[in-house]
Amino acid sequence: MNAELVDRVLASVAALGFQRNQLASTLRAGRRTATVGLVIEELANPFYSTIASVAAEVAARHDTMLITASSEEDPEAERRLVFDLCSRRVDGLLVVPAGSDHSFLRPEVEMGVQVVFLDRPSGGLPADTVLIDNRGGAREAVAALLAAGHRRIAVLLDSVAVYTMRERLDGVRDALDDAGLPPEVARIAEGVADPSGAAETVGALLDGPNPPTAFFAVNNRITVGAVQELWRRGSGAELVGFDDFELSHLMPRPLTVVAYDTAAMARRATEMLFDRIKGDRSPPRTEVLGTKLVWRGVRR
Amino acid sequence: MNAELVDRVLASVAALGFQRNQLASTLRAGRRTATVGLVIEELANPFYSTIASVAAEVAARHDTMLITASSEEDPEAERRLVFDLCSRRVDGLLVVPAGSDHSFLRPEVEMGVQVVFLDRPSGGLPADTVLIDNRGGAREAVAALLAAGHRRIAVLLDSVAVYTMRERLDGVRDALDDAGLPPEVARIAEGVADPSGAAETVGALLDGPNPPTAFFAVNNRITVGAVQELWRRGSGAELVGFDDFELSHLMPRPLTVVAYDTAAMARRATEMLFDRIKGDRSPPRTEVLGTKLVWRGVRR
DNA sequence: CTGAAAGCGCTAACAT
DNA sequence: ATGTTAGCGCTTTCAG
Repeated sequence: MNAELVDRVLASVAALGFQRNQLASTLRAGRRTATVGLVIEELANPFYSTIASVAAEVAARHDTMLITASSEEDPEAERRLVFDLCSRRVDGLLVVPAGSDHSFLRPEVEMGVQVVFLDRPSGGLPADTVLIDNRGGAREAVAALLAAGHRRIAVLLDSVAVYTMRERLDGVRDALDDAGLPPEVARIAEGVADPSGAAETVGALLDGPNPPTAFFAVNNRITVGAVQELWRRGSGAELVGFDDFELSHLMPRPLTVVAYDTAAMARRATEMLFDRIKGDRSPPRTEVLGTKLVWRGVRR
Repeated sequence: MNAELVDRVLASVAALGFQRNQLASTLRAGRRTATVGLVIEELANPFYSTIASVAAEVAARHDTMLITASSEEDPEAERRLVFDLCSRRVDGLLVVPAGSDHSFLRPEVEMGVQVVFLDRPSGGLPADTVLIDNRGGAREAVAALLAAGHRRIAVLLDSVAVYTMRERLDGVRDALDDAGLPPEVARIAEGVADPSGAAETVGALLDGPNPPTAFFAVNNRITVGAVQELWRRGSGAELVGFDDFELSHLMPRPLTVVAYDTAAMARRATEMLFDRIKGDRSPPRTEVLGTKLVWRGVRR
């Protein structure tokens, strides 16, 4: 049988709409599904859609498709999604942990599912991990505020239940320690859930006794709310946000940000995953990516 | 064999990490994979990540997972992705068309793959479609500019190769017709590909003879570039953008937008898809969602 | 070198 | 009710 005939047959078959069933070919043990799963918190958030976009792009380069699922910060949902993805026989998983215990994944890992964590560390399961230097970034941000002379700094965060928030808070403390200043210099306002909550908190603090001269907003949702309220009031208070965002340079008042490269983090994590899928069995690594302070505030 | 024993066995099995292979169960004809495919242009764009997020959420309610793939406006890539998804036996496809001919999908549709198009119409394949009223939205926007007294309006767009752009351009013409004004009132600037291109074009037009008194930016990338340049120059020219975006109200100068509900479009499309998957065989429908002008400019 | 057959994991239809 | 078997679409192995 010649090659040309094969081609013609395949062409006719395709024309008639017969698609080979890629799932069936997967059945035999040891074969790949050319699918990886991505478990994030919420796809609607630009941070996660950047991750998803990069992961899909890298996966495509490995002829692999990406199934994306959102856990909405719910550890139980995360577990269910992970199991569901495993029962679909994904070759690997990229996980931004919602829960703090991932030992439930051990059997799947032993069965050959590769796992890489990103943005937050896993709990109870040694595996490749790619993180941002949250602590160092926060430290640098607060150090810059201190250097600009600020001694009443409000720190706005949602919940210390989230790893990144705890890390950033530790960075704030580091900066104060470094400067030999007491912890009271930073006033921690927890429970700021969204932009409107941030606006409210900023307002309350400015109206209270000894109003802060600077704000450190610990994620970009909070930053947006803080910008809005400070602008509305025409306040001259300094503002630094963790997480850069696309239009930060177009905000109606100067906004300093701790920027980091989300896409690079996702790229690295996805590449590590494909290294594993291709057979890399070296000990698990953790990589930490640096941050960069983009200062747009008042020079002291 | 009693139920308790079954449970215990299943529990042990689970504890040992034996996951049932959901793919194998799929093999018998007529069974669903509980997977749908989403083919968009680029996941990194907030417009598309909103769509993906909503589609995944609705799919999750139907115990279905979403595979997302980006065609990057390449019809050939779109075709490949669609075929790949079909060979993975997705139950259905959500497609934002990149190409203009989708007749290649006919065999798959006949084989039972359900397809819903969104944001842009398909070519050569009758199927459910959910669109935005691009023409009506643009018409309303330009009508408002005319009502505010503007008679030199620059229209900034990337390429009329994209359906939505053509529609919006038709809407501009409608508004001029309605007002009995000659087409020259709108000066069409094509080939504006990104924010920096938009800034450049705005600058060139303002520096040229008879500078426009108003700009109509036909998508939000262009809008952002135009805002930036008008702001930089302190220009008082009016600006209307098609596509709202999250921080539009925080821009450094007033910005009117044609807003529409991307999430609602995606929700409707995904619901239509699951109706089909569940057996709805009624004739294909096209639904058009309205837009809303959010005027933040000068009242005449 | 070509062609038949076994088996992957599961379910539906069968026989016991 | 329970247990057995055939077959889904593909690949690999083994026999011709």
